[in-house]
Amino acid sequence: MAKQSCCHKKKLRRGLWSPEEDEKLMNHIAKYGHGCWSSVPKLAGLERCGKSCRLRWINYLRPDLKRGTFSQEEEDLIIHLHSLLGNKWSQIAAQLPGRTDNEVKNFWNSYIKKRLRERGIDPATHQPLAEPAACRAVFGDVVDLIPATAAPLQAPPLADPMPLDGVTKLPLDWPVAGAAAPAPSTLPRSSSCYLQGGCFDMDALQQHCGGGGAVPAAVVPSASSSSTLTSLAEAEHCNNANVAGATLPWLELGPNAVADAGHVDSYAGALDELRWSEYFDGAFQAAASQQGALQPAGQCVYSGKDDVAVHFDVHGLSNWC
DNA sequence: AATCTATCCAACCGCTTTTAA
DNA sequence: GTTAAAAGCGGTTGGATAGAT
Repeated sequence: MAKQSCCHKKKLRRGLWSPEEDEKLMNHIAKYGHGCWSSVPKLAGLERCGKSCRLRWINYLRPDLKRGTFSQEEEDLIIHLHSLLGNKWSQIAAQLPGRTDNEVKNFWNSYIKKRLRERGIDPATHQPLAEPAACRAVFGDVVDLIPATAAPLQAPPLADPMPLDGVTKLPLDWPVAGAAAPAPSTLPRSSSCYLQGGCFDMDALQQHCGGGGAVPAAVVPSASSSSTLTSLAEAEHCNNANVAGATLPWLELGPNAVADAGHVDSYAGALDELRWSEYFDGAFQAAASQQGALQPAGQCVYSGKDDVAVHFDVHGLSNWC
């Protein structure tokens, strides 16, 4: 017999929230904050489980929620972040002030996925789809060589959300030089980490850099000015540096355009010129340009050749910050 | 007008991670 | 160090609605 939820066990109310319930929850949190969620329903006079209250607050009642349709900039950003992070909805949503992970996830599943497929991009991998035939004529060989066990795209840690006040912070768990750095002999070329094609594939990266799960001393961002978005921009910058035809215009504004902007609205503004056509043009151009150099699995279509390792180093980064 | 189908999105479920005792 | 509770997360479901037939 299936395990029942906490709401079932306690015979609590489930389903849609009534305006009265919303008001009770809002009033309670406005007065006392949520504190321990499990105690919220009791204190607020609700016959709900704490989990349900938390979800309702986070996804619907929070005053800082934006709601409404996603802007083009938000859409572009979601696609881009998804290409780096995969289905890490909470991390993606953290870069979109006023948006929830649930909202982003729903938007992705109901809208973006469809549009990507219509344009011959696999939403899961951001690679060109094997079909239809028109695509296959160009990408067939590449697709055939991608093993089923291809590692999914992974991304560098994005620990801290974009604060709503627009001040970005350094991801706290960013790999730091000297912390569990693998022996030099286990590293490719140097103790700094090389990212294949500039696309973060942490599974491959970990294997590549020693296999013990320790991410090597790759990047030491400035604690004062680096940000999650800047980090992403850096990753893209590296992509850009090595990819002909796979341009992301907002990055060409340089890191300061992102770092100085300070919040996603400005960041999104830098995305103004990035549109679907460019995204796909870039994707296809990149893939097409690699007909001579087979694209390894798990790599972004707009990432670089696999023989071009992208070298992150402290000095390079310091220029960014 | 009635019915069917597709889409959207709020909410639930179950799992993992974190925290506190 | 162990355990239980709480929090967080991603996948999935189901109801409401819009559009098509």
